Amino acid sequence: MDSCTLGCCSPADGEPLPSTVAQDLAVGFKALGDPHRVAVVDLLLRAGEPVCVVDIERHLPLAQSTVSYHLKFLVDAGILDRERRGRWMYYTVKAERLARLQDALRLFVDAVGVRS
Amino acid sequence: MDSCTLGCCSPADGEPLPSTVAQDLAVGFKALGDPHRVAVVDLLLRAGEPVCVVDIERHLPLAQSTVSYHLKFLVDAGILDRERRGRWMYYTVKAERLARLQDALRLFVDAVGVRS
DNA sequence: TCGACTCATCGAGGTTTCTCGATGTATTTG
DNA sequence: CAAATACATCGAGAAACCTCGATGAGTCGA
Repeated sequence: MDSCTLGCCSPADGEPLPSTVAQDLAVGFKALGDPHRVAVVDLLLRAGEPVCVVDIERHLPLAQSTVSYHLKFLVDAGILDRERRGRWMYYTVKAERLARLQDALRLFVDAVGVRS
Repeated sequence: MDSCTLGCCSPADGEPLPSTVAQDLAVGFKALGDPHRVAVVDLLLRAGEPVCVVDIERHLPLAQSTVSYHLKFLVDAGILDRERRGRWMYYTVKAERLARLQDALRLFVDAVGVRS
């Protein structure tokens, strides 16, 4: 019955990714898992400075409430920060969060490189 | 009425990310947007060689059909490859795909670094 | 060929996501 | 204070996601 030891398996040496880490990464990647939200992050980074919702809205084919929904999604995932300036709400990208996600992917990619 | 030119806006110079690119990135990130799928990718990379479904299943608290569902999700997103070897189906990570996703994040992170 | 094994797919459920219009909450301006 | 602007939140509908047990398709060993 133990067919794997007969032929199919590598025991996956090393310690598995802690589930809390997997959970955290998944939250971040899921937030980037929508084309409109990718566009928002791209827009904010190309702007190079905080951008208000009016301008974000201008670049997206979505209703205002939907844009607000996506912004909240990104904030909740730790990818964006928001800051009130008078009448406007300014959004910025949290570079550290993006960098941590990138680190995870780099570890993944490097892990392949080591063995191939 | 043009309140943004009065106070709030940066025009976001430069060309926006093409929507097809945003779509492609979103598909990839969404596939990584589930903790069980992150665990699968981690497992495959730590194994360093193709792994069959039985062994993947062994590391996840999910029914066999659910594991199969997640594997198909990852394959459809271009993150995993599958290969039949006799009775078993072996899965591997497509490093190039992961590297492309990492590149996108690096561009994002670098874009912040340039201006801050 | 027959039974055991590996894995995918189907059907169905509950949950989450995505979208919108409508409404509510601050803030500024007149 | 009143009106206007910027933005969030609510309620609801449609679609997608996640999960499971059951069933189907392919492969191997006896």
